[in-house]
Amino acid sequence: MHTQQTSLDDSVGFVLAELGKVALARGDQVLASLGFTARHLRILEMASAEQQSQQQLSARAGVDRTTMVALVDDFERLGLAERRKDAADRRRYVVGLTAKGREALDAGRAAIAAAEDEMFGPLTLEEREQLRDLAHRVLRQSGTIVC
Amino acid sequence: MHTQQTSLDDSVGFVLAELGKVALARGDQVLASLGFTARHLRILEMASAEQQSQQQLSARAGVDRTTMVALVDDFERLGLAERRKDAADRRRYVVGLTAKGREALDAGRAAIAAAEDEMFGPLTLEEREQLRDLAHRVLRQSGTIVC
DNA sequence: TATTGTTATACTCTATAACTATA
DNA sequence: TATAGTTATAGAGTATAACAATA
Repeated sequence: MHTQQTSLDDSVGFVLAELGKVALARGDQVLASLGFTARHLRILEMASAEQQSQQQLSARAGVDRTTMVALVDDFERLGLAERRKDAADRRRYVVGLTAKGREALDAGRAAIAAAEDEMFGPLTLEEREQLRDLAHRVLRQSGTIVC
Repeated sequence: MHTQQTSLDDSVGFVLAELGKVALARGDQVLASLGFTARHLRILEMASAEQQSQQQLSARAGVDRTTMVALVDDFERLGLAERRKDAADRRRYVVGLTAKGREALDAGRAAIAAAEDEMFGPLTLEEREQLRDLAHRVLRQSGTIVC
C-alpha cells in the first residue's frame, strides 16, 4: 500500500511538473536577450561537445528532424553555427559552432547560472545540489536522454 | 561568484525542466484510461475543494478562460462535473462535481500515487519527500500558483 | 459601462508526407 | 532501395477579439 494522498500538492510529480515549467520559462526569459531559447542552448552545447549530423542532434535532443532544420536555421541566422558538408557522406551536414557560437554558449551558461542563483536562492548550495542529484537519479532511471 | 558550470547537465534548472516534462507525460499516460489528463485532474481537485466560477478556476489554474470552457465541456461530456447557474450572479456558472466526478478524482489520485511509487522507485520514501519539499520551497518563492 | 461565458479566428508548435540528392 | 536534409501541409494547443447575457 502506498501513502494516501490528501491533495495533489503533496504529489512529487505535480510539484516537479510545475517547477519544471517555471524553470524552463525562466531560462527562456534570461536567454531572450541572446536571441535564443533554453532548447537552443541545449542543442548548441550538444553540437559543441561532438561533431554531429542534424539527425543525430535531433535524435539526442528528442525533437523531430524537421524541427531541427528550423533550429539550425536559427543558429545560422544568428551566426552561431554553420552547416558543413560531411566529406565522408555528402548527404549529411555536420553542425559546427562558430567562434561566436562558442561565445554564445558561454554567455548562455553564465546567464542560466545567474538565473539559478536567484531562482534557487531559498535553498542552500547543499540543498540545491541535493535537489539536482535526486532529480538526476530519477531521470536516469526514466530512460530519458540526459546525454 | 557562482559555481562554474561545465555542462548544462549540472544545471538544476535543466534537470528539473526535463524531469518535470517526463513526470507530466507519465501522469497523462496513467490517467488516459480515465479519459482525462493531469491538468484535468488538477482542476477537478480545485473544483472539488471549493465552489468556484469558471474564471476563478482558470485564474488559479493559470489557463485562459476560453481554454477553461473546453475543459469544463470535457468534464460535462464525461459526466464528472456540471455547470450550475450561480443564483447570486446569473452570469456565472459554478462548476460542481458529480458523484462520478468525485469517484474519478479518487481514482485519478490513486493512479498518480501508483505511478509515482514506480517512477520514484530509485529513491527511498525519505528522499522522495525531500525532493518534493525542496521543489515546493523553490516553487513557493517563485510566485507560482500551487494553490 | 463592466463582467461571465462563449464562439470564431489566428497564431505557435510540432509532426507527417512527399520531394531531392546522395549512398 | 534506403537515408539526410528539406519543404509543404496538417494537426494540436492556446490566445485574442468580438458577441450575448447579466450586473
